[in-house]
Amino acid sequence: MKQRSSIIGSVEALPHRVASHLSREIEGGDIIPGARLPTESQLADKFGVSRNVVREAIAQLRADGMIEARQGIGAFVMAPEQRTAIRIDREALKDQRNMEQLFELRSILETESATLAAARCASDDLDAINAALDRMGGEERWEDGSIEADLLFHRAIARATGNSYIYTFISFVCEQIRQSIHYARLTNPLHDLVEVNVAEHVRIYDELAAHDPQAAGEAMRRHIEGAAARVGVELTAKLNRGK
Amino acid sequence: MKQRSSIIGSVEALPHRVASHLSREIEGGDIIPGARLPTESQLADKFGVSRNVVREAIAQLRADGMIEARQGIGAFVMAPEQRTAIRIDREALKDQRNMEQLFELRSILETESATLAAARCASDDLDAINAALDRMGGEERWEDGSIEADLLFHRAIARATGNSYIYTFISFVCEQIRQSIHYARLTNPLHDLVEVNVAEHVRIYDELAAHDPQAAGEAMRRHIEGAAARVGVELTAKLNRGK
DNA sequence: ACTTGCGCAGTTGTAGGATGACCGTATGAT
DNA sequence: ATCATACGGTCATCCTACAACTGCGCAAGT
Repeated sequence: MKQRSSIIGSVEALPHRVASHLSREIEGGDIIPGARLPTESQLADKFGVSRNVVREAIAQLRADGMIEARQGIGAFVMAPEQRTAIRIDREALKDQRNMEQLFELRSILETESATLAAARCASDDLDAINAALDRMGGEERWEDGSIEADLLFHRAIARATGNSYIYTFISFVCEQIRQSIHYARLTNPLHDLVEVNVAEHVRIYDELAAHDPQAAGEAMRRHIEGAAARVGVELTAKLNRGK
Repeated sequence: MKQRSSIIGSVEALPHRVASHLSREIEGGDIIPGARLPTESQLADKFGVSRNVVREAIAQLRADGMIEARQGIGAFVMAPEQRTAIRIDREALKDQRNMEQLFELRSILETESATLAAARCASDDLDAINAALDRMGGEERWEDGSIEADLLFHRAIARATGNSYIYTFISFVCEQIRQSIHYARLTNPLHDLVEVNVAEHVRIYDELAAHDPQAAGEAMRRHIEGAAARVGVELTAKLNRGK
């Protein structure tokens, strides 16, 4: 009794597929907050999987605070505001508009990250940032290596703020963007490899080393803007920050 | 054969307990990235639960990108940078230092949120913000109601930016702070009820209505600073923004 | 000696059924 | 009419069995 026919088709694991399907139904508004989900048995039948699989799927959604299961009653979907986790749908990032918004958020975080880092960074922080810079301009010119070094650079700055949440959020956003770009490049190979602009990075580093928060933030803001443009994303409505 | 004795004691559901335990072991560095976890059967024995419970726990961690399971081999812990979800440990927020950092992040997000909202908000956005303002100053003076209205106010502004990610992130951070404060108040009842400063909110609204991004951002920054101080959090190192 | 193929043991993935705990409601006795 | 009880539905947990996959060793063939 194995591998019965399933509605949804993909290569992913069954629980993940079920969770994604339910997640989309909830995000899409097909199931409004407060409403009760079908029973686990019904879902198992509907998706053509075992109840075990359904439970694992629900376990994921429950961990995110998207639904709440109460023994003896059922599972209910929660309001989107009280999620206990942030998760970004990679499918949604295929939409240019969403990618713009994510870049805008990144711009905000990174700009302030550079500002704070300039005011707080110690010498070992600068060393770490400089090391990433070397990897970028060094012999590691193969695409994935330079991109990796780029992420390292930004993470090192975020770490220099001394704020672990800033580090976490920036790492997360950058990683989402990176994976999305990487995926887009696979499906559309003519899209040229994203070359990192070393000059912009050096400029940022110099401002950080000079401990000039204002200038460092500004340099970072322009850099993110340029990075966005390089992957075809235009941050049209600029962030009107003090200049 | 039900409810056998367990190592870990709590009121939470079994899978959540196991997931938390594993999560802490990973975060704490007891299991380094790249290392392999014990088999599901071994974990089941160790925690005194069934393999099913272990699987649900692993399903949660897997959804966060904290571990990766490969059929026929085992489960491995991933590097903290490539998490697919952001989750904030509420326990950690009991530490004043962490709360300060989270408030600093909030200040960054909210300041820029107000700045963008001032530049972009339409009349219906202002209506929504104003509605929240009314609920705050209105008859709904009972504590939970006014706090709820406060969150509504900030979310309405975030929504007015037109950037769904900003909205999501701000909602998330605010909610984490709110729950943490709420919890702290339960354990330490002498800590007075947090009264929301209506005047500051009105000031923010006025600047938004005037479509003055610079002033709105500044008003918000001061407001968050004040809010932090009101719950005993001092944002010592200020954000050196253009003033 | 080297390669190739096969089988075996270990691990995760899935199925299915059984039982306990809990909730809401209907039923029946007072 | 009120309250206690019984019952069905649902989630929570457990168990067992099997499929799919991996890695490794061993044996046969070259």
